[in-house]
Amino acid sequence: MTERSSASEGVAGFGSTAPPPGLRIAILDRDSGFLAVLGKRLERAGWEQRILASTASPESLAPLRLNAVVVDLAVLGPHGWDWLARLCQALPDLGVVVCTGSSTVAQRVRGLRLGADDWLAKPCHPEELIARLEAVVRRRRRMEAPRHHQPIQAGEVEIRRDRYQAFVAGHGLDLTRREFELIELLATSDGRVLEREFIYRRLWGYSMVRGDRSVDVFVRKVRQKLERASPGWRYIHTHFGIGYRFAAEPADPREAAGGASGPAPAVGEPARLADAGQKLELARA
Amino acid sequence: MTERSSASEGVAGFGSTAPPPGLRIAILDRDSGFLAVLGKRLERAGWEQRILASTASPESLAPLRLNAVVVDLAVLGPHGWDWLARLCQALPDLGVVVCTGSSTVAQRVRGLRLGADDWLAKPCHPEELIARLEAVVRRRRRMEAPRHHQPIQAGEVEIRRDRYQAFVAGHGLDLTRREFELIELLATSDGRVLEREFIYRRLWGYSMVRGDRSVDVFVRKVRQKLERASPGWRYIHTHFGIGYRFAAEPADPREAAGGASGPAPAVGEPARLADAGQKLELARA
DNA sequence: CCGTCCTGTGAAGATCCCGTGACGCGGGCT
DNA sequence: AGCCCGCGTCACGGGATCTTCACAGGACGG
Repeated sequence: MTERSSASEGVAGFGSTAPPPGLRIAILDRDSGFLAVLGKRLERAGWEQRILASTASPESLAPLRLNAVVVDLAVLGPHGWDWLARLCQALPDLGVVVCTGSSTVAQRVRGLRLGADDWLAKPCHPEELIARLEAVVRRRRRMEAPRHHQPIQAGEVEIRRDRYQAFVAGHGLDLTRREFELIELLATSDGRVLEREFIYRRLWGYSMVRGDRSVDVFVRKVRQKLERASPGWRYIHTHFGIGYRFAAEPADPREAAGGASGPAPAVGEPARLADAGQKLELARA
Repeated sequence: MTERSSASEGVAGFGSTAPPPGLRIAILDRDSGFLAVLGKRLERAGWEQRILASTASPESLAPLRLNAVVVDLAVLGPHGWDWLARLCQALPDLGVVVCTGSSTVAQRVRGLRLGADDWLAKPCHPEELIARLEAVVRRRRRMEAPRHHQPIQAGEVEIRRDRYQAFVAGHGLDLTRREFELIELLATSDGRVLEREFIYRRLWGYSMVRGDRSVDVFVRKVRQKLERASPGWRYIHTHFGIGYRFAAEPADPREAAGGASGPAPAVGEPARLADAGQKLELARA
């Protein structure tokens, strides 16, 4: 009942096979032969690909949630440098490989300094381009590798990736796509404090502008739904001036009275994740 | 003797505030001319460099705490591939750039697949190698951010960067952001005396105006919280007219000496602190 | 021993940050 | 086309945090 068919649509066929988490690549080029060969090879590797129009703005790539981009600067003409700079600034986590015709050292250095991760001269062998793309996104994959697709249990809540939904006692929380992505990101971070900027980059895909409160708003929405479904537990903790941390902790109002040196409600299982919120103990004198 | 880093990294718009300190690079090559030119250029950029013998084993690089390595596979002869594979496996966080003579596509692909981050053909322009090194390190840094920085242990206190918090016996100290930044800076400086001006610049990002007592106030706050959570230890020591120094020391030496079985300050010693990665130089105005 | 400078301390005011409710926009579905 | 829903923005208010100030105790130099 709480399932949203529309929400899961965009990510449906993504994690079908466990070992290789398919990567998303976009290519901005004009050479149809190159595109054909590369496309076939990418498909064989199980990567999702997308051909970009030469008019695509760097900012428009954000919603595509790409892992890497291959771009021929020549296609962009004189605006290429500006395009590249804007791309690397707006999407700092994106892998950028420039694959273009002849170039000077100065040009290559300029491109790399602007934020490109690699620069390959055309004509190039598709296999080498693939290998360089892999090298560019390698670290990211390694970091995301430990993400098992198994459900996450914390306190009373169960987060199931396969359903794109969180449950409490079998009852769905009715989380929207972004809300789920947020709670999933927080929950898989194993109790670490995530900075707003980091959260924003992961969920929105591009740099956060100062004053943007989107993360806060979604944290509130998730908190509301968690509170409604699982009162008596606190899950998302605010770290003032930094960001948020996920840890299932029983809400124990008695703590507020203070005095006791050893609070430690110790509710069993959450003890691992929860390190007893620093907010509760240590009342000020 | 001023702060290194200078303006070497033009990587603006980078979320993190702290400018990257000097990088550590090692080079495994035999071409003396190449080494000389590259060395001069690296020095100008403020990077620490080190020439490796061709007999250096991949594992022996670990204690050097390098950011990246430049290697000419030709120097290693037939063992080059194995060497590269072992290096990339042993130090997955190390940036590896192969810079070698003519090569085939298959060789380049093989090298990249083994874990190399980039492959550059010799002869190459030093500037391009530098730019590619920067790109590799930049990419590595990006992914490093959310990593588990290993915690710092000193006396009874444990400083966890992933939580922006310090703990004593599992209990958080409830440090605010600035307080944490201060204790972290002091603790990672491992026993060195840090001038107020230096501390201020690192935490506030700009020069301190004369008469500003902010550093003192925050030192007091951190001391209070440390004292409350870990009485019996002194952590932050004042150096009159200079600044502060962090070192975990038992509060009362006589107590420690008298009670054989008592507190048993079998301290892990601040020795463990030494691994605190980047060196923080003592800078003066 | 004394004057001067430096640091420790407490508190008050200023500042910044976060939680919250409401609103408008745009896309998908009926 | 009209409606519903998810999403991003805005303004407001309450707190948490930071900065500043004044005073007191201690250190240093002569």
